Amino acid sequence: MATSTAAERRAEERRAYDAFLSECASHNLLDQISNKWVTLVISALGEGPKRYSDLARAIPGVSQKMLTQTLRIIERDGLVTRTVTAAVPVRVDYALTDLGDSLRALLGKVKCWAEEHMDFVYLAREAYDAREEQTAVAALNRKS
Amino acid sequence: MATSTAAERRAEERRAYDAFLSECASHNLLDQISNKWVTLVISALGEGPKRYSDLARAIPGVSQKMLTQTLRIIERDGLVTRTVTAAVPVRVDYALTDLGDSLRALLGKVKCWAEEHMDFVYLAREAYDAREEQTAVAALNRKS
DNA sequence: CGGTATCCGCCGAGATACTG
DNA sequence: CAGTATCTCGGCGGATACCG
Repeated sequence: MATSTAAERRAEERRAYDAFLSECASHNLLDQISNKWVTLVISALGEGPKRYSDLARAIPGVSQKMLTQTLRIIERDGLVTRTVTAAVPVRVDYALTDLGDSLRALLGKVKCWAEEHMDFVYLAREAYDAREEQTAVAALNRKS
Repeated sequence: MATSTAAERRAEERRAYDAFLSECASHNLLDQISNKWVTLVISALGEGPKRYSDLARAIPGVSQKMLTQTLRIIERDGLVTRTVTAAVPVRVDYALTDLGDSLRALLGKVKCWAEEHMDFVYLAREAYDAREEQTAVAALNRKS
């Protein structure tokens, strides 16, 4: 019997894709660490250990939720350590592990690359947009 | 007159955030290049120029829409070139620019890092999950 | 072949309120 | 201070159909 409904086919493809993902686990990990917040948090932690609220201030635009979520993920992966100091008020420090620091070195280079070539990219975008506008105008002329 | 409604405050904050984003453009670019599909496309193009359909086959799990969208983005940023050969059927080749290739080198290192340390990360995850389960059990005991 | 256009489900992420 | 819990909503991305 053939799997005829769209739902069944979708489920099957989904399973195939999941199988691929768990098989090719490096893509999985790559996806995790090439996340925006992960990059920023690890970069911020490069200067040394920081408290939760320090991180929140050091990373503009991050919400409480995303900061906590990101920290949990990279803690689980063994990239940062979480140290709770029982006091009033409670104090929680985050620090890079050796593994986390080795990744920071790499991501730092990517960050530098982005900063170095930003000007070029922005010029490229302007040029591209200008060309786009021209072709749009040309298309309009052809219609009229 | 104070901006009293929640909608007004939200709009204002949104504008402030947008201003921050365009001001701190490096984060913007960082977000772009640390995208899953961007990473995979640039990596695939590292082996040399490829046709559209080659890319689709080389990157498992990518949809037509996302492939096209991703290619447009990195073409606009000047990371790849798009060459149309007028023939029947049409042939379109994509190739890395020098800028794109320099980024590929960096992302390649990150990819290598991921492959090298994957085992460690997976062990760390298991250890973390085991600890989590323990604390969950402890919490249950305290309740009963 | 190499796209564009359109609809839509789903979930990621922000806002808000509450806790130890 | 450092979270957790819950709701809501925009938009990412998949499916489908159609063009040059």
